[in-house]
Amino acid sequence: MFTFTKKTDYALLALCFLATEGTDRLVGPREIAQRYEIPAELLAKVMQALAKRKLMVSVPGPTGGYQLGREAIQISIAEIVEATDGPLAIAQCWEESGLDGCQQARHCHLRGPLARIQEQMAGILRQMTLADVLAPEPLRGGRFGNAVPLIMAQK
Amino acid sequence: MFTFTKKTDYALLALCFLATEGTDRLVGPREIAQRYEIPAELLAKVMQALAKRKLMVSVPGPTGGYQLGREAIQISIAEIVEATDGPLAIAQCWEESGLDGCQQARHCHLRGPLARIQEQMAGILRQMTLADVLAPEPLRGGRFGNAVPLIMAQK
DNA sequence: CAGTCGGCGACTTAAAAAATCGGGAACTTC
DNA sequence: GAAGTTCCCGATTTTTTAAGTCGCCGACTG
Repeated sequence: MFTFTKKTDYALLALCFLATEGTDRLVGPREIAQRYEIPAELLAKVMQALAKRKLMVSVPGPTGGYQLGREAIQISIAEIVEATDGPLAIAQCWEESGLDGCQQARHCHLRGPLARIQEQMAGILRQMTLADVLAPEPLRGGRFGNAVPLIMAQK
Repeated sequence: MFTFTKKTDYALLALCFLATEGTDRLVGPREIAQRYEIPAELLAKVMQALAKRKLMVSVPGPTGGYQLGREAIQISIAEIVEATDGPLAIAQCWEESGLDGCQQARHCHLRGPLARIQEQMAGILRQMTLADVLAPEPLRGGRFGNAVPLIMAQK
């Protein structure tokens, strides 16, 4: 529940790789894939999607590869998620199909509050950047900090 | 991406129903199910799970039914999610299997930052309660408020 | 004591994610 | 300028997970 998809994981992995080892050279998907033991074809597609959104820049040809598109601090996690998994949307109600998703029934008192929750979550992803992921330490530990323990319910 | 499961939707629906119409009587799953046109058996299971966590109390027998277990303001969304979908855990890395989830590789610079993100999300769910869902208005609109528009990327 | 409903587990079905495959275009090097 | 490597993109298959169903047991009511 509420975990990232593997595509997003791969994207974060690749972006971090470029940020640390790809500052002065071009890096291809193949290299990253075998470093982390993940399927190369899938990673390639993910990186293409990231390039499309300008989070990376691609250089074709035999000596080609990828480079970071902007500075890490200007790449939000939300952008990464949207690049890999589409718009970070929200309760299945109002996605185009206004009819069959959430039929006539359910006089939704839920939609408003649910939207608020998801908007807050989106906000977190939007204000956290790749730079935060790269940093070993809190960096912007405010708000909830690290002090709040997880409610780890027994399985 | 980042939507609740239907089980959680059903749970919220049922809890709201109990909070509004079940204050002075017992309500069974059947009634709620046909009101919202959702599968009764599944809703029954969800409500059983909620009762197990004391979010509802159940009274068996022909005239039995359910009632809210506590006041709405003391039921956090996090509890509801955990009741229906298990612990709101976090990147698939460290769930018991320490080995095959995230093999030797991936010298995870990711784990820490990811945990921080998900901890913030869990925090939101933990501090938001059923009362907030019932309220028609913001009630605690701070932080991100309703003013921040969604980045609705084109499909 | 018979009927009804909550409680619980196992099973089946449906949807979504993950991974794979194959063809086409661009650039570099020989 | 031809060959080869790499990026690019669509469609397809496999796997995983959520969603929904079924059947039995036990408790309470009338």
